[in-house]
Order: sequence, then structure tokens, then C-alpha cells
Amino acid sequence: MAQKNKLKYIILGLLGEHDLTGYDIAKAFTADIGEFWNANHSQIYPLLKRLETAGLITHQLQLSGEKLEKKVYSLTAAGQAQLSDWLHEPTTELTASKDEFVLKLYFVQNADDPMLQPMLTEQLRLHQAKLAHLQKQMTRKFSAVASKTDNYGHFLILQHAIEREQGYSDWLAQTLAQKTLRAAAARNHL
Amino acid sequence: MAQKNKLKYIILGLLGEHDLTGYDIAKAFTADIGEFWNANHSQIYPLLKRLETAGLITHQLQLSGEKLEKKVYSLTAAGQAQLSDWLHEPTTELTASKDEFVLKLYFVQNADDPMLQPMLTEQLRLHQAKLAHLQKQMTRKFSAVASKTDNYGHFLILQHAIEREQGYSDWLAQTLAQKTLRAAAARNHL
DNA sequence: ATTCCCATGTAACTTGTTACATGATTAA
DNA sequence: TTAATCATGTAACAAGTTACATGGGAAT
Repeated sequence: MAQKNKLKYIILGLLGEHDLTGYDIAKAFTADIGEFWNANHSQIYPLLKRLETAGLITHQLQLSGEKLEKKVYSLTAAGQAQLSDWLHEPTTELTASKDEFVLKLYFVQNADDPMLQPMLTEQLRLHQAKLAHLQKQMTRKFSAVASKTDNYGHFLILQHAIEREQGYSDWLAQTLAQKTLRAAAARNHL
Repeated sequence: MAQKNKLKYIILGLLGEHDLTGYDIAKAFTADIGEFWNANHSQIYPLLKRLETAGLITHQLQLSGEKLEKKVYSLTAAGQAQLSDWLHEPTTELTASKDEFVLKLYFVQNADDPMLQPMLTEQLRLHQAKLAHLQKQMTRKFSAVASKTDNYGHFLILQHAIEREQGYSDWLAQTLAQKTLRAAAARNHL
């Protein structure tokens, strides 16, 4: 992509909460953050080195067992400052969502195209599954009332992801329903 | 990104509708497709050459005025086949949305953080502006009933984008409202 | 004349993905 | 003992952005 190094701020942001290893950071993308960003360890490890060279983070070696060395990274004052700057600067770009399914839809010219129904049905299944997964996450992490104001950011993005998937599923279901209506109307006109 | 060459299929898809120049294709990303994908001309022109070498598209030179040569590209049978393959193959990856604002929110730990309100307010303004723009597009292009089944894909993705922005705005407004409620409750407890 | 849009390209760089590579620890 | 997970790295490549570069056509 080459969009202005968001991963850098994600790393700084995560280290602002706890000290973490590169491995921990990579894992974070399989959890909540994965809803809104992806990164592999092959991208993370080199960036950690660059951030350390730039003086934004440092690490301490920690032994796990006898031989296995972990690099536990933590935020420096300079890193904290850059994180804060990023958080405070206005966010004015609304990025395009890069949704492959919607892209395909765009090229379906005719509302009666026979492949439309299986496509929509499959997507509905996928998004409903995702929705169910997110709702499970929500109950697992925020069933206690107190925690909602504690890890507020966490809570908000989960809520947002849930509403997004709900909306997506509704749109798909509604489009499928209208297809059925049109098909019935067409039969009546025979 | 290096995700599997979606731009290729967008180009094939667009050429499946009309013959177009590279310039026209670049312009398409400022219109509807821009809701779901971005691409600059610097990425498009080289790819057009590669697609032509691969035999998926061809071009004819056309003169605009006396000297200005346009390359008008069109889809070959091979290109049509690959486009159709892509459209028919299942779409199972639900890509993360890479939303910078949500990323920032994630790192706001405390529900009473003073920067939360200005952040939310600004985003609400941005998304409402986008929503208004999309709704205008919708009336402009699909006010006639007939056209809805004609350029069905067009219509669907616009509808989806509108519902997405509506949902996003609702979420922001709701979060702002809850903030206000909490603030009032806090005052009563003094 | 000058500005805006049409039209096409290349170069340098950053970001992101996939694959290669290695080895330790833990729990079944 | 073996499979899963922890842990860290590099290499090759693909995708995407920003900037550089050039010139014609149309309308004011």
C-alpha cells in the first residue's frame, strides 16, 4: 500500500499499554485489531528494529526456560510523544474498503443474473458467521459492566465491527429478498 | 499490499462494459468504484501493458484532434474468460477495513478521555458529509425505476455504501450521546 | 494567454505478502 | 515423542504511492 506507516503507530500504541515481544504484537492482529488492520511477523520484526534505531522503543532480553531469548519491547518517552501526536492529529482520510465481493457485484450488470443468488447467499453465510464470532467476543470480554469504561477503545471497536457486520448481513438479506420478489412477479406476468 | 492483483480484474471488468482509455479507467476510481477500491494512473498504465502482453486486452489508436493519440483498450476473448472465472469463483476472504480512526479509538483507554469528544464529532461530520454525497449520487443516477435493474451492480454498491455510512454515523452519534449521558451522571454523583 | 482537463508515461520508494529458515518450550 | 505453540529472523516479490516528466485540446 505505502500508506503512511500506520503499523508504526499500532506498535507504539500496543506498547503504550504493555511491554510486549514481537510475537505478542503479531498475535494482536489475530485478535481485536485484526478487525481493522493486518500485519505479519515478517513485517513486524524489521519495523521493531527500525523503531528502536529511531529511539522510539527499547528492548530488554528475557529468558524463557534455559535458552530461549525473548525481546521484550517497551515505549520510550520519544515513542510516547509520537504516539500522542498521532492520536491527537485529525483523521480526515476515509479509506476505501477494498471489498472483493462488492467489486464483483459491481460487474454484475443484470439483476436476473443467475450467479447473483449463490454469490449473495454465500456472502450472507460468511458475514453471519463473522457476526456470531464477534458477538461471542463481546460477551466474553465485556459482559461485566465495569469493563466497558475500562478498555473503552476495545469495547467501541468491537461494537462498531458488530454493527458493521449486522448492516452488511441486512443488506445481503434484503437484496436476496428483493430478488425473490422480482422472480415471483416475473412468473405472474407469464 | 500485494493482494492477488484485484486491479487486473477491475480493469477487465470495466473493459467488459465499454472500450476505455487508461485515462478513463483512472477516472472510474474517482466515481463509484472509488467507494471500494483506489488506483492511480501510475499503476494503471503499466498494468495495461502487461495485460496486453498477456493477451487479455488489445488497443486501437484513436486521434483526438490533430496529434493527440489515445489508446482505446478492449477486452479479448481470453480476457473475457478470465473475468468470468474471477466473477464465478467464490469470494471467501473478508478483508480487514484499515480504518485509521478506529485504530486510534482502539488506543483510547479511558471513556472520559477529553479528546474523545472532538474526535467523534469530527468523524461524524466527515461521515455525514460522505453520506450526503452518496445520497446525491443515488438520486442523480437511479431516480428512474428502470435503471435499477439495468446497472444493477452499480445500484447495489451505492446502496451498500450508503447503508454503511449511515451505520457508521449512527454508531458515532450513539457513542457521543452516551458520552453526554455519562458526563451528566458523573455530575449528579458529585 | 492562461487555465483546466485530456492523455500517457517512468522512477524511486514504501508497504505488504509469501515463502524460507531455525530453534526452544510446553502439554498431551 | 510428537504436535502445538512460542519466538525471531531474512529474502524475494508484488502492490501501491508520490513525484517527476511531457505535451495536446478546449474554453474563457
